[in-house]
Amino acid sequence: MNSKALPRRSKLSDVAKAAGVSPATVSRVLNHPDIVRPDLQAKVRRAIAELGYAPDAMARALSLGRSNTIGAIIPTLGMTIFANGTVALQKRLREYNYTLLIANAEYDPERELEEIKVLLERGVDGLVLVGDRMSAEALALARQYQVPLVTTYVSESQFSVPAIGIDNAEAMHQVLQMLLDLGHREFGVITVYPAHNDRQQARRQGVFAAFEAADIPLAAHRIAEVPYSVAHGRTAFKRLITADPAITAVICSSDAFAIGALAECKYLGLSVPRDISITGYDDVDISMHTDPPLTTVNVPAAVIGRLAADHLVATLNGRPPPLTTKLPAQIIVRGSTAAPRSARKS
Amino acid sequence: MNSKALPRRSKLSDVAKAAGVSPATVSRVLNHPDIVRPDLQAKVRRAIAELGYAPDAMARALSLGRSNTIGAIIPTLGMTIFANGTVALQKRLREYNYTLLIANAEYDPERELEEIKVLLERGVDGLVLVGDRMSAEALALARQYQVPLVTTYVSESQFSVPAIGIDNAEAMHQVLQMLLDLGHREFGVITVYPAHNDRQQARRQGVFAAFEAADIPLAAHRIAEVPYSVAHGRTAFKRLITADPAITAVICSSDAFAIGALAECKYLGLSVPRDISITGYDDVDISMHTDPPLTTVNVPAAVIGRLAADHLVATLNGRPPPLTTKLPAQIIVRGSTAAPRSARKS
DNA sequence: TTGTAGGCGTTATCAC
DNA sequence: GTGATAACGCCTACAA
Repeated sequence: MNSKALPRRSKLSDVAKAAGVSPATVSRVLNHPDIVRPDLQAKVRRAIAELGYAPDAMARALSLGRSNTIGAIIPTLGMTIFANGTVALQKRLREYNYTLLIANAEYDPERELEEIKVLLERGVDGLVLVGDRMSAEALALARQYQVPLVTTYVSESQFSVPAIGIDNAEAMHQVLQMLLDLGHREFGVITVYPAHNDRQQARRQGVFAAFEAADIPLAAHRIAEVPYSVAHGRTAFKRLITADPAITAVICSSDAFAIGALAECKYLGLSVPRDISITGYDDVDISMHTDPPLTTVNVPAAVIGRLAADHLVATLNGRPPPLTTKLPAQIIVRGSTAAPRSARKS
Repeated sequence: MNSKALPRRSKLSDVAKAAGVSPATVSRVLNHPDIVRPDLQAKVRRAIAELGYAPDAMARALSLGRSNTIGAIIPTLGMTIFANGTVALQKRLREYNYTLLIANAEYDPERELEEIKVLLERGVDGLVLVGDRMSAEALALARQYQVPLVTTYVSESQFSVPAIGIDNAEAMHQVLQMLLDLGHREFGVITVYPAHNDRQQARRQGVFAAFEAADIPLAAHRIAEVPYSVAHGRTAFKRLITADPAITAVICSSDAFAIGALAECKYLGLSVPRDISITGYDDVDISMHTDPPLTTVNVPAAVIGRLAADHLVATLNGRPPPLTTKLPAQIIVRGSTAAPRSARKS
């Protein structure tokens, strides 16, 4: 196949020839330097440098049966939280000498399965998923390939897949409790349209569970479920507040919604937090610079990413860590929440 | 628990055995279906389905000498503009039956080179870079591996690497011209601290060139160069406006800076655009929801991603496209710019 | 300690 | 049209 005589990429045997040793020795210099004589080693390394040799990772993987590669399927790259988590994941994997392959599913389960398939065929040694809604088919595939899995950003998964994440429900409970403590009783909720998004789903269920526990009724018209975007958050807020002006606090399942709500408040002439309190979820970097700064929930994405790397590598080394790791979520109280007017008046 | 031994991942020869044909035939069914008898084909496909066979991409790549894989090195995943471009790139590559491997360099040239190396060793068929500052070493590597390159988000590159992007300088020129037309004469500029970021560098040089062309002096104390972040934009703005209250318009080389500036305006009690005009660059999704909505420059990231895919695939098929593609940048005029007070008064 | 040889799973080049 | 066979580049028993 190599019909052309262009400066061919040099391979291990070329190095061997140049150094006057056997291919096996070169391989050993690369993989088990401790068992080869120093002088030979020097010769080999010189030859490697001169030829600019770099091993063919695919051939290596084929021979070894593993690729030192981990795949991650991210729902979207457009969210800083996933971006941060992915960065941390990659950084840590690099420390373990693993390479991260990132695939993007665009919140489409079909594409997610497709990406998993591709990653598996490409020989990843492990897979990082996001959320709880993995398809049975994906699990079957992973089992067939005997590839360890870990899912992130949720603290429990249906199919007993190891999970690393925060307890969304608990976080939502804290948010509600804080608002209750401030004196709020009339709430609105903006969550994402549930399709294919279980983290948001968990947050949503978390709010409802929290409301139930607190014995606060939550009428249907006080719930808005819309696609994820600032613009949708804005229109949802308008709908909510128009339908029921009695609402004094709006809980959003993401900062994007909250930022949209803030924008609409400004437009409607509502003062935050004087007329209404608003909470977000994610603590994206602009949230501290909104007007007013947003009260929100911080998700330790970097920690999650790092732990996911630790988990997978440990598993691959035969030291399986605990099945689930639940991280504490932290409420960041800023300027978008305060006691409701009624409470202040009385 | 493990009552049943895990079924070994079946390979091509297993399928062959099950179907009662030779491995070669199975391979042909997969790659050249048109030259194998229909009945045999049916038998083979059935066996494939029954065994749940999936080809080993690495073995395939080793044999073929190419992997149908493209690598992209992104400076950071935390910017929506790159996220969008990457998504578009991946989508288009998928149409061509290529897989995208994403690596993240965190704006660190050393890590960038490292990632390029890893990607190359893993056998990518092509590489997508971002910006103009590729290291000579990276280029040498790519040449050695004989892997085509394309760089994005800049419209020209120093080393005659094919480039697909917008003309940052021209865009900045347009921004300045628009402000001049509104009557502004006293400008401030916030750009990123130049290290390792040539796109911002191009924008920066673009402003200065534009100022020169317009014969407007720009004193040193009216220029702030800070690391990329909303917070730095905010402090930079404060420094600028404190040092020289005569400034009527501040040009920011990114929306992040502009959003920070907006926040500081609010804090200082400055009204935008009445007291001061502010422009951004990127048109991130929140920019239309700031108060006031931000006048900014839209970078067609999705188009860039798509074209990068087209370019690489065409090159790999022996049809090299034009060396550089220059896309028009579009100024999005929103509420953060208006005529300066002085102009209105007179 | 170093070299030889066989195999990892797939594809392409030959004969048949 | 189909089946053996030799690569592809590397690693690791095993032998020396």
